Amino acid sequence: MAKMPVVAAADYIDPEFSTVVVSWQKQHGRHALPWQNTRDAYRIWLSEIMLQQTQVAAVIPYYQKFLISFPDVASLAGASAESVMSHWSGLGYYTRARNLHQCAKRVVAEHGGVFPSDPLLLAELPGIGRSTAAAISAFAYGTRAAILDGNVKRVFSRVFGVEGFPGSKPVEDQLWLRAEALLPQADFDVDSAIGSYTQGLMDLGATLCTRIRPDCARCPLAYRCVALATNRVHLLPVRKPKKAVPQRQTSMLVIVDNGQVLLEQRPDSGIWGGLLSLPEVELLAPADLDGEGDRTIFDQLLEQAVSPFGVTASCVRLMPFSHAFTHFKLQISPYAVHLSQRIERAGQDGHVWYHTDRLADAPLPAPVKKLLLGLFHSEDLFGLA
DNA sequence: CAATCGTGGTT
DNA sequence: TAACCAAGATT
Repeated sequence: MAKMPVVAAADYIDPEFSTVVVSWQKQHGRHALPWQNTRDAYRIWLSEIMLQQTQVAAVIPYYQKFLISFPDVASLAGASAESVMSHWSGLGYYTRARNLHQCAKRVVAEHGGVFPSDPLLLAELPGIGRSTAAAISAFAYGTRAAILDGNVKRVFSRVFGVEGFPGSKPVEDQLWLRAEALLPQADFDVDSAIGSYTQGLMDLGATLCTRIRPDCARCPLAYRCVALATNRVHLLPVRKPKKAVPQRQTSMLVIVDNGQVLLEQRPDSGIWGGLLSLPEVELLAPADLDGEGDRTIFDQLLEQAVSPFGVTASCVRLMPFSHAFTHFKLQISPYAVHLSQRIERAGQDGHVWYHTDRLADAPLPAPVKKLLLGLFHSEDLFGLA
């Protein structure tokens, strides 16, 4: 087994690298994204959180809506959790939304409403890791700090011919060393260079050094790209080792009564954490429902789920559909239940009757919102309205 | 530290 | 259709 070469950050110092990136960014990089051309740390922070594991095109409308409702950190800190979750509904990774809200509150309470400029302080706030802290600090305050996101990992892996999966601990450690060493030199005019450098790395990864079909002909680093020189651009970065995605199954109840639908608060941890969703029942596979003997079991489970909220008048099986997550696939079998009588509950144990004409603004998972809007806003296909 | 946590676009 | 994954953080 060959020993890992002992490498210090100093060994990676290479002033030409940042010079090339900065120059290219100023000429050919992106300059009109909604969160650019500002040094408002709040806006930069908001965009960086939204952009975690999420593509630019998906973020833009959410970013715009957020800014209208929450123009500054104080307004976000003062908002209700439900309002924040509603605004985030559909963007995914909902822990980000709850951390965002918590972070806003802490910036107001602990930092006088001003985001710290020190990346180490930023990284202590919820939802802000090492890379995001560096990005915020660089863009908002001109701090010399290194990012290491998916774009940078891809660019570095190719330019330097880095072998090994970039998500693994040893490879990522090595990439962090490079990221620190390749920053514009401290004696440079860092404040003016670090923003272009950081944005340049992101722009290279997003517009030229893409995962597939990279445009090496236009790349300013092509002259020194190890992957290109050795014809391994398509092989780097090394793919994540794949594994089979498990299949899960659930049934959702669309319990409707008097123009309202029953929704259930999900726990903060786990999938769709902190959102409202439909009550779920462990039911039989849809195919099983055609069997005679299963009818009783079905009715029992249905009654058990519905009875706390009312008396079932009818139950109709809706079209089952599938929803794919990153790490598993979920088969959803929805049922529409009408009540002949509703049982009002004072305690409200995490359940709420939601007006069907307000569902568009509800904090729901994307597939659930799609299902419900399809039911209640498309010519009343199921007689539910 | 490997697993967890969404969604929509692309191939 | 199924596979892949994008401006990562958290546990």
